[in-house]
Amino acid sequence: MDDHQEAPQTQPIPHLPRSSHDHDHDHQPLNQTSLNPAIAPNDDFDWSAFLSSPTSGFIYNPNPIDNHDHHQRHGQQSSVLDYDGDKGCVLAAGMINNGITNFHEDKLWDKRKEMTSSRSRRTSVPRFAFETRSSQDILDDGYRWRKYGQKSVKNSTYPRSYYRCSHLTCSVKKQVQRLSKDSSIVVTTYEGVHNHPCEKLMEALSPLLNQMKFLSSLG
DNA sequence: CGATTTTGACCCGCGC
DNA sequence: GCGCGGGTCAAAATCG
Repeated sequence: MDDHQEAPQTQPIPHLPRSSHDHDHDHQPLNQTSLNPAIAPNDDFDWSAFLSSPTSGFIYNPNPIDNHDHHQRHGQQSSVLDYDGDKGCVLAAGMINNGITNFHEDKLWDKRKEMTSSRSRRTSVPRFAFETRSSQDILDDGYRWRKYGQKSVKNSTYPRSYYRCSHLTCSVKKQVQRLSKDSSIVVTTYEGVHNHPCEKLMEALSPLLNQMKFLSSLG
């Protein structure tokens, strides 16, 4: 059973269940997982730039996957893209790893483009990918993810992992795959937009916000 | 002991 | 129609 084609346009039901308890399985409440200390924000991350400008340090997906040219244009210029507060889907690049991210473009994209457009064209889910040089497979982007599958990829020595956002009402998915050419590079593909705030980001920012609140109260 | 991962089965679209 | 490749399910295993 698949989720794509029978899924109703209205969220948050991500797919048609195979059985009655299937739906429950997908949305069961999940416990908080522990942080991976190795991929917490590190010294390389430019916090001052991050805080002074909302457009830096963030990656926001401006292009649905079925717009390949658009993607390419952005891909070759920079990893820093406009941050759209309305969409609310942001990723702190610096928090992911060392701030070095490159938009990924190879035939994987063409393949996905076809799949997305043909299978579920009525709901164009924003999807984007980027590369990160990291020894870690799991990159901490501030959200909690539940792994639901792993597949070996053709012409690749490394498998691809499938994750779903652990949040109850959120159906964002991501794929993680290590390049067979350069095993030090991890390709992460995000699909969808989070419909909830990033707890970890809020958590990290709250002391700072409190401090700012306090300072402004001094007049 | 509940949450998460693992892993083989299953589904589906596509090309031949 | 069939096989292949990619994506997902779900029971069992593992983890914390």
